[in-house]
Amino acid sequence: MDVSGLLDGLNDAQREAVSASPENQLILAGAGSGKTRVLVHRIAWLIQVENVAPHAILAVTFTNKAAREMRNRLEEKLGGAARHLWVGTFHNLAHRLLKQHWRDANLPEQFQILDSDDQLRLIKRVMKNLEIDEGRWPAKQTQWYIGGQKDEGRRASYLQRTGDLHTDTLIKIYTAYEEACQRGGLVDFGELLLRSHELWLNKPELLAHYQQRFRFLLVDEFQDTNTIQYAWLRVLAGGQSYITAVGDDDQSIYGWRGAQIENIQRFTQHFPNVHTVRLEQNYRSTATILKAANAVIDNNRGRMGKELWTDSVEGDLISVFAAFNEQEEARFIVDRISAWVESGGLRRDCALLYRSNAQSRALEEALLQRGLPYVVYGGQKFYDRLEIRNALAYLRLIWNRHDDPAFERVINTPTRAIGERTVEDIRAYARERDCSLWQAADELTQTGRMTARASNAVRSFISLINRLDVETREEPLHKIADHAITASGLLDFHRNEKGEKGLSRVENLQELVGACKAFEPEDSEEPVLGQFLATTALDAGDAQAEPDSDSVQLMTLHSAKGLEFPLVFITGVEENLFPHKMSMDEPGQLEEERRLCYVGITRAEKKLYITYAESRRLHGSDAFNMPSRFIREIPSDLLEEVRPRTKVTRPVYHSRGDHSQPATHPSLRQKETSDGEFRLGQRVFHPIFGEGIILNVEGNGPRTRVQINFDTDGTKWLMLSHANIGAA
DNA sequence: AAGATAGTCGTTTTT
DNA sequence: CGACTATCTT
Repeated sequence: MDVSGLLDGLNDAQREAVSASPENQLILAGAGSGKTRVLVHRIAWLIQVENVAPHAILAVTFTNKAAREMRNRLEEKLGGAARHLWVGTFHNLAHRLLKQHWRDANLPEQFQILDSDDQLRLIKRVMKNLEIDEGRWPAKQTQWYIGGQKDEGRRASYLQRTGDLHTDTLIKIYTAYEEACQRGGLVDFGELLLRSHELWLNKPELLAHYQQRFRFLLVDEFQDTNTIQYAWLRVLAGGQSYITAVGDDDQSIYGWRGAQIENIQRFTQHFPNVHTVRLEQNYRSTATILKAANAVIDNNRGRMGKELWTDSVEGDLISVFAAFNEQEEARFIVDRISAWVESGGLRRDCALLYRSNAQSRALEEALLQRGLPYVVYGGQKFYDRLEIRNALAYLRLIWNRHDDPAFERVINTPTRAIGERTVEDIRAYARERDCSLWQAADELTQTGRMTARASNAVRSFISLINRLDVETREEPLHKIADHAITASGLLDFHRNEKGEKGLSRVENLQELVGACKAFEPEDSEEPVLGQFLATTALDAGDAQAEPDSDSVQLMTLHSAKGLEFPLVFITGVEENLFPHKMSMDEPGQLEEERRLCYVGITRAEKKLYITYAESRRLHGSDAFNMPSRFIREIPSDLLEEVRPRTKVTRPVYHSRGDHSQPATHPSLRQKETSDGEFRLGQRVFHPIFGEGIILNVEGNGPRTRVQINFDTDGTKWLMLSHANIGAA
């Protein structure tokens, strides 16, 4: 077989990783070092050169997106053989196992995946039953606690009572929650992993089967694995299979979610004869940007050691802009983007990154004002929207009547005169009889223990679901969905809603039908509806599908991981914000912030801006933050300070009046240009272009350039020394 | 059962 | 400040 192509165009380290003989591998893959390519080629190599059967290979990723991308690229490379590979997220694969061995896993055949929203509702209900005060044990925190314990592989039964009321109460809730889940056949995200891990431990013959089968495990983003995922892998590998761990300790930014950076750090100790390869050549960024990234991350201790390099050009200096406040920061950014676009750049090549979501507002306002299209990433996901969740709840009930969370959600949505009283009665009955809400409702209406009015309403709901089921049994998925949202009245309910909201909800519901139409079931044996519901639970869908729109991209630094953009702005680079003040007490957390900064810097291909504001409106009051320490960690010869103001004065067009001076704030500003002739916002006159307003000043001395928005001729950059500009 | 109103809280979020 | 919630009001 001709395999030469598999190594073509790879650098030495990449070749080494791809063509190694079967062994445990640790591939430390720096940002932009061609990691996915190496993974895909490695798999192809195993199949085509080492003659490994495709079905003996398991590739694990964290996100559905990454799994999809890997699968696509494998199909490209391998064609039909790729079908026999198992490629998926941890949760996906765990779900697959549990579905296949539901009996051994002690689950009902139609068990439901509980997403975090349903999980929270269930926890609330459990707490109510236990009469635990939500004030002292907020449900959100309890959810966090339970999730955290499961991530650590700890069941409630394993946890010891401590004598501390707070902890003991949490354990009590956890116990009751576990029981409620088991009773209802509900499996949350953490449970998928925990349960499948236990499945293997409890059924050695089953484990042996999978150990036999999967000889090669390849794991992407290894630095993000948590305790249970790591245990899962170790058990599966079992000493007979080879693991390829791909990751980058410097990009571990999910420690707060349970990810154990130690997993990658200690990998070589836990697995025998690990061959480590470092992918350090970066194909993404300019040398300047890489030097900055390296310098910043060098401040972290205990790194595994890796330094990115490139043979590409030095590139532009990194521009640092000190804004007066967040609005000026936003205006500056928007100016630069406008300039970029005017010189032929694409909007979608610009990314605005920030530490926390709240920062997007000021940026959005400025973009809106300038008429620049933009998208904000990481908002609510498609399947998380209220109307979609409601529609899915109908589908879930059609699929499985005993899905309590779904029942609760739509028993009275749209309203059909079933009040809280009635629902509470149903709950009480279900609790008493230890049955599902559906069964409780059904029995209650038949035993006459309800008022006639309530009984009728509930009956009509029950028959609605039954009817939907019967009438659509032979129909394709999208017909079921269409029928469900129509017959349930959900569509009309939102249609009658006033304003934009209702309109977009109706559109979303129609889009759901569209998604059903486009849905491709993985398994032709299984009912499509069940497969679709599992998919919606495990993959919330991308925020909004506007794939080809040319829009400026706004997102948090976290969601930028894995992406790249020619032009990047890292905004709000201030102490207390980035690093965030909640992360500054512990060195470990500060280091994670620094890794986040490293991730941010390495997103940029050509040009990087770092901006901060001396004053920022946050939670209703003004915060005066110092520039972030991370800026100081970049060698100053890589930086260029942009000083649009010729004087440290507040811009004239901005006066709030609640504080007079940003004060002598220690900042990066070292020098101030002497000629205070022109200020931002000042009206000026030009002999050719007429009158306009100064938007920006850059540079100083004879090279000073000003950007002026002329009343009639638009925005232009002019050399101050050439243009004959005067005060208007 | 929808709408108004007062109170609260404020990183990051792959599944 | 403003988004979200819980509670009260009609």
